[in-house]
Amino acid sequence: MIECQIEVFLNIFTMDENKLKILLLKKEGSSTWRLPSRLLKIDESLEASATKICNKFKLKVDSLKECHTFSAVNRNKERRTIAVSYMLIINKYSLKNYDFEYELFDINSIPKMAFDHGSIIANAVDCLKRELLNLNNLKIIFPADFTLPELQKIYEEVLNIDIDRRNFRKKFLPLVVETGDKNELPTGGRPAKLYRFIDKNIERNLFNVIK
Amino acid sequence: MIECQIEVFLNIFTMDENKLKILLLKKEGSSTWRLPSRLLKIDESLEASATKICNKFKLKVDSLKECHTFSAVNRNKERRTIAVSYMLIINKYSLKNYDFEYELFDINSIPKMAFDHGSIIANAVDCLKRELLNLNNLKIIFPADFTLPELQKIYEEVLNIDIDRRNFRKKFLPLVVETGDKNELPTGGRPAKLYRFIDKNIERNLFNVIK
DNA sequence: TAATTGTTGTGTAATAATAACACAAAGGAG
DNA sequence: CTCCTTTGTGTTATTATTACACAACAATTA
Repeated sequence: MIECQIEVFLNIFTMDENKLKILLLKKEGSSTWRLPSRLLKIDESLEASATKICNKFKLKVDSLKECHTFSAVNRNKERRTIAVSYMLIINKYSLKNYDFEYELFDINSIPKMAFDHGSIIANAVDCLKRELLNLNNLKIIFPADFTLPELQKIYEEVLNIDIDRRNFRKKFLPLVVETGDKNELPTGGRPAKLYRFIDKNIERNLFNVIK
Repeated sequence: MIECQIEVFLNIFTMDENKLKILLLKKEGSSTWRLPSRLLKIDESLEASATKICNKFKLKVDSLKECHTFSAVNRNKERRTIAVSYMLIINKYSLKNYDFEYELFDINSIPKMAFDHGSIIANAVDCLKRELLNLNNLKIIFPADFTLPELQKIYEEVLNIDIDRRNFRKKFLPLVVETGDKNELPTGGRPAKLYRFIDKNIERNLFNVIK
């Protein structure tokens, strides 16, 4: 039986300008950024608490997933504080304006963070990369009207490899359908066709298993 | 700031009689089984607490891994209790005799469990299956002197598929070396050769990624 | 309006991985 | 010595992956 506080952290990931980014907040007058968070109340579960953060930002909780629990004795000098970290994958058009300072940061360029938030993010980014290889999570980031080059860039970033454009298309074309439209935003070259994922659940893994 | 107790649960997995099993305990006079557990102390981290359970059983902590945090408000009627669950993969020869009732149960035949331990196990079994596809964890279960049929059975159980013996061997023979001995334990047929994994870290994934 | 620049879209052939398949060899039990 | 059970082995067909070059499209510039 111990007296402690339990923090819930939310790592909110999205695509922005063809990069994987995370939403961070800054308190007025502070020089460091921090993760959206909340203290667990006695009458709510961790998932309920994380959901309340999502609600505050008006974000769908579909992809909410626990990442890790941080419990180093001295992570808060003032009182014993245990942190449970969650990740949320949202699509690129969900972000609204808020009445506090926030910014999307490239996951490869995280700024100076308060307390141990930096290591919480590092852990969540690892979770994210595992989750993104699951097509169902990719569908959250790309609900509709994505281009194949955008999709390819995600795979290249997550797997940290270069992928041949023709081979990538060969693999993904059976999983998507053209919407008929083209990318309106100029990319400095030929505009890309827009796609959405086909409806049926794609059981076929992008990884091949021995049989 | 809440007053609560934090439980640490340990899901200890091993191979026994060619099956994946979990170590469960039973209190004297109780009709239900339970997971090895411990209450978090104010001056220890969750990992340290889980490690203390391992020490009690004289088990190596190499494979200790957090699975999930359980926080339903009513999971303990008497006081707010949050549970953090860990898994540990050990090799089949590690178990010693203890002064309390314990037993290895097939992960597909879990007995009636105390409280919500059943769902904690279900969650940990999912974690286990993901982890076992990582060769480094298989090496913990099979530190040496395993047979290829044993190894194949693990894959068949985890992936829930039947694998052709010849195709399996084709894939795994490059990753192992014969020890020169044969399985002493009779299996009712031709005794299998014993193998150990080759020393070098096997980076090559058993799953193929697009390039 | 023609040329330039940057990005997207497309097919084929070589190589590698996977899947499907049957019979002989080793040991134990009777 | 025969029967039973399990292990060990090779080849071929199929499928997936890799490597590779040029034309099409739109915006910008000359």
